[in-house]
Amino acid sequence: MTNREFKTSLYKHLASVTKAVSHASRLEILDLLVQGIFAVEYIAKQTNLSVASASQHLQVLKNSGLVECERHGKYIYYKIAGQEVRSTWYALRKLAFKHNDEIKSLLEDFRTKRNQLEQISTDELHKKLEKGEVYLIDVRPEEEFEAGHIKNALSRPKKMLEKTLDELPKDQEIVVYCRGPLCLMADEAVLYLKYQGFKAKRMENGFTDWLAENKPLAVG
Amino acid sequence: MTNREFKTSLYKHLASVTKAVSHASRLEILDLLVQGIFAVEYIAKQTNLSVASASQHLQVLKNSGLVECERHGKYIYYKIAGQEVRSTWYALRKLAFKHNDEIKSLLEDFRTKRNQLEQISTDELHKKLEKGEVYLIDVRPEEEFEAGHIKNALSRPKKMLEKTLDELPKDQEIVVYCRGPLCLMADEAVLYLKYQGFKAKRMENGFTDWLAENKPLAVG
DNA sequence: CTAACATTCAATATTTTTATTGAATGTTTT
DNA sequence: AAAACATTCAATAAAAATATTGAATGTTAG
Repeated sequence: MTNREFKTSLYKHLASVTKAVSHASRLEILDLLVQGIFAVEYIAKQTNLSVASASQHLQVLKNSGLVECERHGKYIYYKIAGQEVRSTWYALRKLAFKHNDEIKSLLEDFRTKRNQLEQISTDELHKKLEKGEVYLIDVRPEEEFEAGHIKNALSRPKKMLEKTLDELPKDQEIVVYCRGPLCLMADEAVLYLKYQGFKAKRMENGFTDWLAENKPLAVG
Repeated sequence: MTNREFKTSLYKHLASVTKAVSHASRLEILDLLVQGIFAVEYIAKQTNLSVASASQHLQVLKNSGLVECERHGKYIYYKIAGQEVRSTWYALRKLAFKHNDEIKSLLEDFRTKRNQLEQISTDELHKKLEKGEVYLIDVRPEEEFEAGHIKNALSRPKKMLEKTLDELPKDQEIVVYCRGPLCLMADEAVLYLKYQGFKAKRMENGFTDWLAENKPLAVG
């Protein structure tokens, strides 16, 4: 094998990995799988895809080595192949947010809206949680809460939150979190809670960052 | 704009960034640009592409925000848009090396060959260089040496090295380096030098890592 | 000003990817 | 064993990306 052949072959295989993440739907799937381990049907629903279509995209991700799957009963659960997938996805996202003009302008009014909401950093939240000073709400879908959540958080997906409003403390500080920087669920919940007269903030970065920082978790 | 529209639009733009690196030739270009700033013709030559083809690929990279260009006289020089591009490329490479089976097996016999060559770490080399104990050779093409090289290195591209063999010290330790983990130039040079009776080693990782570690450089 | 040169643009045939549909596979439940 | 269900497979039409060619643009040198 000549040097040129070696190179061509190597870059071709590398491209099979990058090709796997070169489609909007597959990026969205990956951004979900960074949150936990999920079955095909759930992934399809969350990403607005047909099951067949989600399955095909998942095959592509699997063949490139980015995700793995395991069967439990009739369900097949997919997950990222390792921490490197998460860190690469973060690096990529950071890069795109910084250097791609369309993304920058798309995020702009999204950010200005969000900046009007009070935020609390993961570190500060961590301290307050240890002192029991905070009422912490996870607004992600129940399945994602079950796959893993911040220790001491309460699961209150949108609809459930609205139904159980009277259980919330009127005078204590309420902190809400969702998936991460691309997720809008916490913003909506905070706006809603403030409108209803609660003292609500959002956690600065979502669950993804809590995961990345190895802070205390709970499952199930 | 609904949440779904926002998401769809965002992931689509993110995919335009990942699409940009989803082609073998563009990855090879990027791997080169991580080394320095080069004109189109040079990039085309190094990557075995026609100038028109290289130019088109460069446009794709530019439009996604990954690279930038500037004109100097009749030449147009391309470079990566920022450090994030380098770190993302490293993360991606590391990921692929770890999780993609085809790449792993492709690298295997490449590695066993390389492992038979003595190596010196960047840190150790750095120390020895400060004490002047080492004769350091850069085997990359002259253009790349000029765009930036390790301080105190001598430029000896393959052909030049062969012509100036008698200038090399027979008893001093010679260290050779090239671009990085995907580059074969240093391996070849070390094999050649050892065959000619010199005490030669290769630097463990190439120039890319030296760059990433912010060790002493020189230009021109 | 003209010739030479580096790069990009434009057009298009070819190749690759994608979406969609319904059938096939494998598992659990009854 | 049959029904119900989750997922994958297979086929193919539609859409997107790519390679190739030669012309166009912009710059320098004579």
